[in-house]
Amino acid sequence: MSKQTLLEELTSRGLVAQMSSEVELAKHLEDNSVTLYCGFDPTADSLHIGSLVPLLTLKRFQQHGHKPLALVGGATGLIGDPSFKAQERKLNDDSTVSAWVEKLKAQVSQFIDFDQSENSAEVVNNLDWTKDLDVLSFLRDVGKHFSINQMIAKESVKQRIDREGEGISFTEFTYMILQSYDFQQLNKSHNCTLQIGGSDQWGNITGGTELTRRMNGNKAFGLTLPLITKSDGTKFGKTESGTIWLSAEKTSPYAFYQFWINSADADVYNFLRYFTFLEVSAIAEIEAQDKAAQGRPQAQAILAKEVTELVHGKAGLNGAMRISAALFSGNTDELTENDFAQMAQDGLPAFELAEQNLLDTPFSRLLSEAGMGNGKQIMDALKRNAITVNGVVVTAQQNSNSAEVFEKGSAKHAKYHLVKLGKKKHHLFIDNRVDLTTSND
RNA sequence: GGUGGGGUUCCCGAGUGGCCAAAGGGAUCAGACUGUAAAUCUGACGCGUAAGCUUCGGUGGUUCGAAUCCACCUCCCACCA
Repeated sequence: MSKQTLLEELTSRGLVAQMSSEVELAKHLEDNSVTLYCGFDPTADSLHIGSLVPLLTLKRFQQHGHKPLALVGGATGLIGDPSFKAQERKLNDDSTVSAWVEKLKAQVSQFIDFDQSENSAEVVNNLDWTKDLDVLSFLRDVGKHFSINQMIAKESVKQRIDREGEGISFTEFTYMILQSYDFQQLNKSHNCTLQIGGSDQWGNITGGTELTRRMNGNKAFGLTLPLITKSDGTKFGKTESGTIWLSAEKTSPYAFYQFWINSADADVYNFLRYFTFLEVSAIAEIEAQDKAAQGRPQAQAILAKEVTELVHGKAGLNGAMRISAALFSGNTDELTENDFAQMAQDGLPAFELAEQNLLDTPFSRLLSEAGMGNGKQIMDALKRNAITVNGVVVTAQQNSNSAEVFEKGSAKHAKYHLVKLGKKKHHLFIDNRVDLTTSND
């Protein structure tokens, strides 16, 4: 079996949505160490798993000897990309955006190598080359290359232009020009000849290759990655409790691991191809085994393990697996005091019980304050005997007697109450009233 | 600036004086079935254990009573200028 080219590999993983001049690009990538870039706009203080695909793709390019630039959009983040967005977005103020830029820089850096070798990665910020740009130069030197006629014909802004009830501001409309300018600048400064991004970026990317050709006279390429979809048609990367973030502060490694564990069978093999570095043939093998076996597939566990380690490291993964094993085996009797303390640290939601709570706050209220759901949902679960504390079912009658439910004597190691709502919601309630021996930091 | 159309509970979207905490759908949560899956069925779904409390862009008003009527304001959209 001859060695696969990068493009062949990406294609076999289903990672190519569109590319410009395929044959030429293939040759370009074969013959050279290519500098490529992908942009990440600071729209929050962390990236979410939607950005994982381009991030890992940068890494794949780097593994094949190409040089990745991760662009953080300090400038574009101030404007807002209208591509396929149904509505105009609110502008974030520049101090917020610049704080986010710093966070993203650090985050993005986790995934690519800065080993100072030939193809060492770099992080760049488009604010660096736009902040001193004056309006007239921009309009004369850059704007002149863009045709409004072509821009409004782009699919990415079509719904904003056609759709009744929505519009697009000049600011957002200009976004594409800014992004194109990034490509042209990077082409000039870094000899960057390829931009990758999600398939929603196609319009912006081709804008950049055009501008590079016109201003620099250079050939540049674009390649887009598919939008990750789920078999049931719901949006990938969102769950009951919200977005899955890459930052451990926003989505604990435990929650992150659980997200992947819960992947549907119909999606999990695709996800393995998109989100892991496992060989395509190895993934096919896993799929074949699962198909042959009865019951629960192994793929979800492999996926969760691989991706969690990639994002949260060995330690994060271990914590997540330790908690998951304890909680879902139902075997909590053997957990040591230290295990419980560790669970809170590993990201199991934890809530502290105070004397006052126990005396006059209904049980359901305590759970809702801890974020397990709203009162109605909790009452519903209570009535179905779906809530347990340390394995013991709590009845609806006990609702007004929190002190009895969280009785000191029944606590694990005199302070821990493991509350389980339904099949998979676990929270730790910590009773620190008497026993203050363990300090956690 | 002018004209017209809009702003309803997470989303879409009914509702034009009491029967409205507000139809229907989606999303979400829980139960059954399972494999911490999917599909399906069942229940919940403004907040609250409950009594009760607070909503229909905002503020005032009419009325026994307003999401529904009136006034003003505000935001969005389309067309015109």
